Amino acid sequence: MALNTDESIVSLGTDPANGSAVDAVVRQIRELIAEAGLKVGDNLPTERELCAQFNASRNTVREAMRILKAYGLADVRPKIGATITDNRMSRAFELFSFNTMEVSRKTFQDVQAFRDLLEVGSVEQIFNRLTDLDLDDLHRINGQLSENHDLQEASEIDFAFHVRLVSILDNAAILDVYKVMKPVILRIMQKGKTRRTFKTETFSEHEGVLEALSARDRLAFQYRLRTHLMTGFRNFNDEMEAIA
Amino acid sequence: MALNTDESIVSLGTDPANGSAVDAVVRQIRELIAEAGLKVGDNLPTERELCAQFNASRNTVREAMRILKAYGLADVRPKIGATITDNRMSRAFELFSFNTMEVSRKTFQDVQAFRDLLEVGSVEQIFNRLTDLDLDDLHRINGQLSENHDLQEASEIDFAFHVRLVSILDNAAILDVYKVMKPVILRIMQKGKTRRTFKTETFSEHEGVLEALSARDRLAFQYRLRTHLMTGFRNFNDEMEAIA
DNA sequence: GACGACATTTGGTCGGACAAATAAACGCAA
DNA sequence: TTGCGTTTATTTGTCCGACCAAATGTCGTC
Repeated sequence: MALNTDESIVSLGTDPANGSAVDAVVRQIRELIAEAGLKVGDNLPTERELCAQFNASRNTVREAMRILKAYGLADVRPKIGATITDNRMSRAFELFSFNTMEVSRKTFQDVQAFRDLLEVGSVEQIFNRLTDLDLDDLHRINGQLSENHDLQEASEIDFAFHVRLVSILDNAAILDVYKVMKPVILRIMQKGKTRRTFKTETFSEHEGVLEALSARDRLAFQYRLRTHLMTGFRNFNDEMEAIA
Repeated sequence: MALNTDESIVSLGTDPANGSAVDAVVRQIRELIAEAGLKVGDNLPTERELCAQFNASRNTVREAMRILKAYGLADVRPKIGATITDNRMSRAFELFSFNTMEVSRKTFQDVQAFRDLLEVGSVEQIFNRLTDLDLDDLHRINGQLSENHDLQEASEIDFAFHVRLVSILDNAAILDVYKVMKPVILRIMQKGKTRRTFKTETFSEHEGVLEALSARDRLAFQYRLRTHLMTGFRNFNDEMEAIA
């Protein structure tokens, strides 16, 4: 029987000050990467070396490595060891590839409110910057929606339409946020819809928005765009009630 | 010494068919959630129960739980157990929080425009949800700004003020975006300012915003908040020209 | 019935052990 | 010397049992 009779080794359970030991190891590994100037493709020390270096058990180090793997920052292979990667973008998509868990109601609500703020709320800047090129692009993208696509492709086109709309703002920060939220927005767009829904309702709603844009009608633009976003909300409610 | 001399217990290392045992446990937990119809807020079985259920060791289950935690699908607390959550949006944003954008003029402009959309543009929702607790908190936070702080501390308080303002919206997506942009916003806040600037001008501008909030004066709120954000922009221009 | 001491439960950590995979060293033959 | 198959050593993957600290439940006392 192996007991912890040596009090120099016996320790401490949860570190009260710094959170869990695993989090501490994650932090230290990231510091190690930063200080050593390690780049993508470089190898991390072996698990046992990290144990010694950070004075942690191998299980703790392994749990830390699981986190780094889940974040797409490390790629661990047997015998090879851990190499630094950067698959954060694809991981962001995987987060929402879980078929088992739907986007929660609160998430849905928050994201749609967010989009309302960004798209409907920026009406002034959009109309100030709007060019014919923007309108042409938007019409072209929406035109693809009327063609035959599966649900995934159709939602991608729907998303591209809204991204193109937001891109009129020429704001990199907003565009980045939109890209990060893409997986969530895609799932939201697919909620309660069929391939046919995209070809008919979504297409028409987009056309209505474009019409208002062409006519430089701010109020109509806001009304139709907000209604469009709310339509998804109605779908979400229907689907929820159908389950219940 | 405890050895695995009993071959009925001795096992198998990596499951050749399904990838790693940890991935198998992750999959089984997801199936469990789906089949049992568990919702956000529900509790998962304890680690030891999962061990028995999936015929896996506790370390394997723990590594699987680390993955779920990293994906924002579970929240594990000592003694309480694991509860199902959906913080995937936060995780998605966190994945990109490592980027240290340099604050160029364009970045500054974009971020401030973004904040204008979020803070000034959400005036209706803010006033609808506003409570006395919100006002008390905001006053308390801004009060700290009148005390003596170095530039870093002062900007942190300034940031806390705006985060508290946005938190009135009760929108996790917006709050996450704010947190991700924190480093950039902090640098923007520090631009062209001294410790004294925070104590005087920034403090007064915040007080003006709070005054409008207290009076439920939407227009004054928008005007003062926008002016406040634009003030930073003026500072930025001055500094840029001074460098040039 | 209220309150405090004790036992139980549960996640967090540790150390050790074995299995499997593979890089690296080695040996042998052409 | 060079090429190729074999052996060895290293490393990750998994499992086991144990201890700790904290939260919770239980029970006895007053």
